[in-house]
Amino acid sequence: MNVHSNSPRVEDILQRLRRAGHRITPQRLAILRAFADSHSHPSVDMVYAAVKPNFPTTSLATVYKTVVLLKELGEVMEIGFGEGGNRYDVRVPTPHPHLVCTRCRRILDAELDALDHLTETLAQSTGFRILSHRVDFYGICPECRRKAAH
Amino acid sequence: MNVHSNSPRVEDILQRLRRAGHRITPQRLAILRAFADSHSHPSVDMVYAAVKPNFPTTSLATVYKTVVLLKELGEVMEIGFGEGGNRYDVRVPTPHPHLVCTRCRRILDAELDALDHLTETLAQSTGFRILSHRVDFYGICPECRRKAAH
DNA sequence: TTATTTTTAGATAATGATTATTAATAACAA
DNA sequence: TTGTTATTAATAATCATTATCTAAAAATAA
Repeated sequence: MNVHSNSPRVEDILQRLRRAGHRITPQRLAILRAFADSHSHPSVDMVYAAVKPNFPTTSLATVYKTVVLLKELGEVMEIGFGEGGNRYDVRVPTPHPHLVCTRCRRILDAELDALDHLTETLAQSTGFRILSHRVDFYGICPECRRKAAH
Repeated sequence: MNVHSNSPRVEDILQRLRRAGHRITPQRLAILRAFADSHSHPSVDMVYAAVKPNFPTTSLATVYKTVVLLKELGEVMEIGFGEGGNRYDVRVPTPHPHLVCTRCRRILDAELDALDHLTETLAQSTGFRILSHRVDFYGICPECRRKAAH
């Protein structure tokens, strides 16, 4: 397996894993790559499905355990959804707004420069110390809209 | 039981239930009142705990089924949280921002007039048809901050 | 290298919130 | 008041996630 076919992000995480004293197993490498390759905030099942063909013996539990590990290291952010399980962000593992298509289930990152200022204002007017946020917009993505108009 | 001791909001929902052909049972009335009385977006368990003293035989399943019914009628909005179950809003059952205290678990409504304009801008720049949103800010409420400073 | 120790993987059981099921009960119309 | 039918209560089922436990693999020591 070519170790040098990794994205910079994967290399980055591998270094941090090593630094924290964790082992780089073939399974972890495959899971990491599946996370990094996915462009749409995958679920555990999606990652599992992507790893399975190359590592048929991989257990779902291993994927879950790797997710826990990556969360602890701050390299993956969990986005909780009631139905159908959580989704994950390895590319930008800090809170940021998302656009969620309720038809095809895709999740895209949204640019919202105004958010920081908004948070500041809200903190001042309420007395809350705001530490994090969850900002998601639900709707129909351009592709699904096009399909719907057949 | 005094039927006239209901808040306007409870009366309102009772009317809609009747109009939709649903029966007004003592359990439903008690659950509705528990929802309306709670000022902090209760969980199913909180409602169950509030109903239990007056109706010791009430089942948790009945609370869940009433929640489903009220959701279908649009009289209750579910706010999904991964850990510790969902929370509900009977007072303002349409999407709006919340302030969530991660220490005492309280949930407060937030005023954010800028949100509509923001949504509009985002819809135009991305091509999404935005239908709903989830905007929550997590942090420490003023009371918990005061307590922490002992 | 070989032995020893520790981490990790894999399989599967357990958990916990929610839902589905089903027999018994009660709301409401006639 | 009675009959029809929705609703209740109890409990089993579900499903994503977590915990457990044993075997395999890798790191470390000898």
